Amino acid sequence: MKHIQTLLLIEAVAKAGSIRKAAEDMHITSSALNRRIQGFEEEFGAPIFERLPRGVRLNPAGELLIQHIRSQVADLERVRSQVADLSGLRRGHVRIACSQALQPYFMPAQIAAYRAEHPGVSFSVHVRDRDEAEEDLRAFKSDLALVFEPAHLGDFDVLLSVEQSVYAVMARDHPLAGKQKLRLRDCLGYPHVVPPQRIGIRYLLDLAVARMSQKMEPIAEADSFEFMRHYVQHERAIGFQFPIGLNLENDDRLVFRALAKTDVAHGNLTLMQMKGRSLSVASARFANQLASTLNSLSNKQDLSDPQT
Amino acid sequence: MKHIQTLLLIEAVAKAGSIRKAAEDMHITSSALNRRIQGFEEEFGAPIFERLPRGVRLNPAGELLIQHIRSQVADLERVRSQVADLSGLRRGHVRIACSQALQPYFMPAQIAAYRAEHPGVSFSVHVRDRDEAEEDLRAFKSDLALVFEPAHLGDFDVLLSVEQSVYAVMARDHPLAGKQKLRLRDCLGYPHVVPPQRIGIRYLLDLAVARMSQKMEPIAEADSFEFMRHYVQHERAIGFQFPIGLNLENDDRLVFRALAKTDVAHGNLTLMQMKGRSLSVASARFANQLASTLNSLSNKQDLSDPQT
DNA sequence: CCTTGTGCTTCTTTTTTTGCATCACTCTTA
DNA sequence: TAAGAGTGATGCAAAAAAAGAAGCACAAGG
Repeated sequence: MKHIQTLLLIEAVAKAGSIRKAAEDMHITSSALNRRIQGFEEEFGAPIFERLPRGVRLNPAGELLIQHIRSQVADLERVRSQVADLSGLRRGHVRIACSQALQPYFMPAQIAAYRAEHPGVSFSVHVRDRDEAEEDLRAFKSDLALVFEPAHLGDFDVLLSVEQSVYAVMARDHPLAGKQKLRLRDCLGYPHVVPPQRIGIRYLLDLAVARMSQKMEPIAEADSFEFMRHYVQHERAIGFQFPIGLNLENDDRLVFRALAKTDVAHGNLTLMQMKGRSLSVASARFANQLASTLNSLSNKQDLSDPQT
Repeated sequence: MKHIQTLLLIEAVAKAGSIRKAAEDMHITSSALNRRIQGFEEEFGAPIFERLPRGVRLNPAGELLIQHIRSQVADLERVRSQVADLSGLRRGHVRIACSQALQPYFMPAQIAAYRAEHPGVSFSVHVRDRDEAEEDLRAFKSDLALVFEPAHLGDFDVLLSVEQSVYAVMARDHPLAGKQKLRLRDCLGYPHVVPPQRIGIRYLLDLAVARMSQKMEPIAEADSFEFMRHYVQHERAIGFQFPIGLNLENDDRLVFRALAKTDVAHGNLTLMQMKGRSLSVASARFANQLASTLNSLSNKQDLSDPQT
């Protein structure tokens, strides 16, 4: 798209922090790029970058403009997707930012199911904690975000939000594996592995522990659930995870026990998009599929989980 | 703005219905314009216009695209307004579509009040009935719309909605001028002047009459409230208007009487914008001013009008 | 005090766009 | 039925715009 080339160049400069670096990235000479930016600033009526001794940086006006640019590029992509859709071919690309917990089971299954019906649609999956996911939406780097306990809901449209209780994860031979009803204080009596603070489940655990006399004393803090899953098989430790990230029925090495809502608040798994933005056909349909899957998942849990 | 030149040309062609006519409007030759469009269609990946023997017309893909173009142009204008705003100068332009009833008193007073504080802001006021106003918003020809009884709220964001009762308008020497409490059936017993069906107040009257045994038999149907105001001074006829279009306290020739809500439903005066669109600084502030004025107006009425 | 990296400028070359004339076609009208 | 007036498309040469190459001035860091 030629008419948007200058805008993309501006974005590249903003990202590189230097005209010369951006020129190299975009495979043109710095003099050409420099002139385009000067030309744009002139017809725009205001400078976009502040010139520093070591390069350039967006000024406030530039920040406003870059937001416009990203939104326009994304919207043009939406139009092209809709056009492709009405001409018959179900093509498109979906970019989704989602929590780590969804990587092993949920997202692969969902994407496979969607692609079974629409083979022309491709996906980008970005593993992001809740803050990063929101940042991705704001910068139009993702179309959708599916994360636990999002922080700043104001800037986004919430397409769906379902509750997930926190589960304790342990080896089959763990002393607590026999107990059907598990309390958080029982878990904290054993060595435990928790994620860092930016992860949603840790946020819920911190809230819960703050009301208790016991303290959290993790033997390991890891931002990989994969690490946690494997670690609890070495030492008799306890980890924590949402059920959507677990193979609840068919795991032959681990045992999972839900913690009561009275002990640890449920997590809100939330599907969001940038406020007011129109999604491409593929993204909108995929969002619908996610929503209906999560809804029926949530209903099933309610039935089988009388604690809720 | 050079980078949207092609987009503006496309819009011009869509409007003119012919490449040659549009070329003349935009002061270029038809061959140049023709090739720009062909070039755009090629990189866009699909035709935008269908070629007819007498010219061109947007195809469905083109309709999608033109909507994107208009939104992009409007959004760029918003960015420039915000940039102008943060660089100190309070400049800008506000385009508002509004009902005829607001022309004599309300809008002039509001705009004057706003310009007293922000002299750099200019205005375009478009008199539109409710359907036309919505069309203006959709085509990004107006930033705001303030109309009675809008029809399709789905596509718009409602910033505010206040009720206005319907008033009967008559000369001071009209037989009904003495009655404090006026019923609709009394009015219909006298010659009456009503607006055509596309006007909100007529819609309310039609609804009311449909529940009655009496029928509406207007001696004149006029789309100008100005006509109505003057006509009722010639013959002893009755007109109808919302109070916001009347000089309730200081009119020495006419008498106004509110009709009870039980007779005629109140009209909803609604301030709207295009769904999800960000307004320019000037438009957003003016919308805020309108909202607060209308709110206090509505509260005042509630106090003085126990029928509500 | 030199080196390195920056944005910017000038001059020349290359690429893109435009204008003109013309073609092929359709519908209207005499 | 034939002429005329409208349409979009196209080939070619001229004009305009953009890009490339080289170098300048400036500031920071060793």
